[in-house]
Amino acid sequence: MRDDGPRDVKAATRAHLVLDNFWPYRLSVISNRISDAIARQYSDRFGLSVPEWRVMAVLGGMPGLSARDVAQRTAMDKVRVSRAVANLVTVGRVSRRTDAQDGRITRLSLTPRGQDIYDQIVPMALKLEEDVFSTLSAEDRELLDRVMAKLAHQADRLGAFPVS
Amino acid sequence: MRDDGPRDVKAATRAHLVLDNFWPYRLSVISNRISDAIARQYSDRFGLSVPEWRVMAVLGGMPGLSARDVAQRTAMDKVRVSRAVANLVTVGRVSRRTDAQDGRITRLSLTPRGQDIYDQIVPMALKLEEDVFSTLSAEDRELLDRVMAKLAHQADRLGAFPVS
DNA sequence: GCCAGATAGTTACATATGAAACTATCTGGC
DNA sequence: GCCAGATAGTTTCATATGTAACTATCTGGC
Repeated sequence: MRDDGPRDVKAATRAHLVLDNFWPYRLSVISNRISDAIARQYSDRFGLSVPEWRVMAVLGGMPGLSARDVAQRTAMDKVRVSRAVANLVTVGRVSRRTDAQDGRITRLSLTPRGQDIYDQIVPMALKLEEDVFSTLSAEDRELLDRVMAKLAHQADRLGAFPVS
Repeated sequence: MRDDGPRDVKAATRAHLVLDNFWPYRLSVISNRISDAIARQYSDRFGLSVPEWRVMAVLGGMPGLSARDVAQRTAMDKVRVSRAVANLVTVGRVSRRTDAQDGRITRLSLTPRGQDIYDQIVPMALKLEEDVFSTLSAEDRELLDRVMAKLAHQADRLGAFPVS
């Protein structure tokens, strides 16, 4: 009996996927763990969501950005940015003023209170980054840098790019 | 005039964080891009959400797992698994039967239709993985493997571990 | 100048999510 | 045997999210 029927032929040639060996999955799990650990810190202490912190993070370094600029630099869509900014304005951590030249644009900045919080979170975040990545040798970091650049490039090529 | 006042002293010593240079952020953005590109494929063609595909992915390799097992192996919480399984059962892609020994446990498997879909998605996913990661040399992959193991370990140490 | 089409940002709606409460079942110590 | 506490899984509820529709403003061609 040489033919076991279609079902078993299929089974015999079946491709398998083991999540634990699947690069995209592993990358996702690790990345989320690290992000969550950092988010927990500023969320616990300052009641900030991830989108809110991202907005503050870019405004801390570049005051006066528009919401659209912030969206680009944080890889978030404009709705998320809009809502995060609305919350931050409500609690007095970000200020908003309409651009003098173009009435559609709002210029965003940290308020002094927002700046205070930024000044407290940045060292925490940098320390956590250091905690996680310091076990890597200089060589490892360099490799990771190259690898991530390559992966970013490949991901873009896939058209994985609806970052409005 | 040697003292510019507290505000400027602070400014002079201010730590800065540039998202584009911040490892956890870069990792997150790249990981999401890759995951989204893959998700788009099976979402478009088979109407599967990420949690649903993850459930099918582990059941394809290990039929008979409990929901709890699935949750562990997919790094999802039990609520997400419960809902994903409920949807998959509704559309006839997964079957559920109560364990003979322990009435609390349900044994999950792919139905023949579910298996068909699994058999179509796996090669697609593996090809996309290949597309993205094939630019890395064998050496790069090996190093990345070590680096990711280290990062996973460090992330765990941080207590980034509420994976119910 | 004026209007069609573009752009910045917000709102509405439908869906996805997680924490906590809940139900059903099991287990170990008595 | 029986019950207090543990475990598997579901449901509830409040919040977060993305798409699409909307408002307000601007711009280039006429």
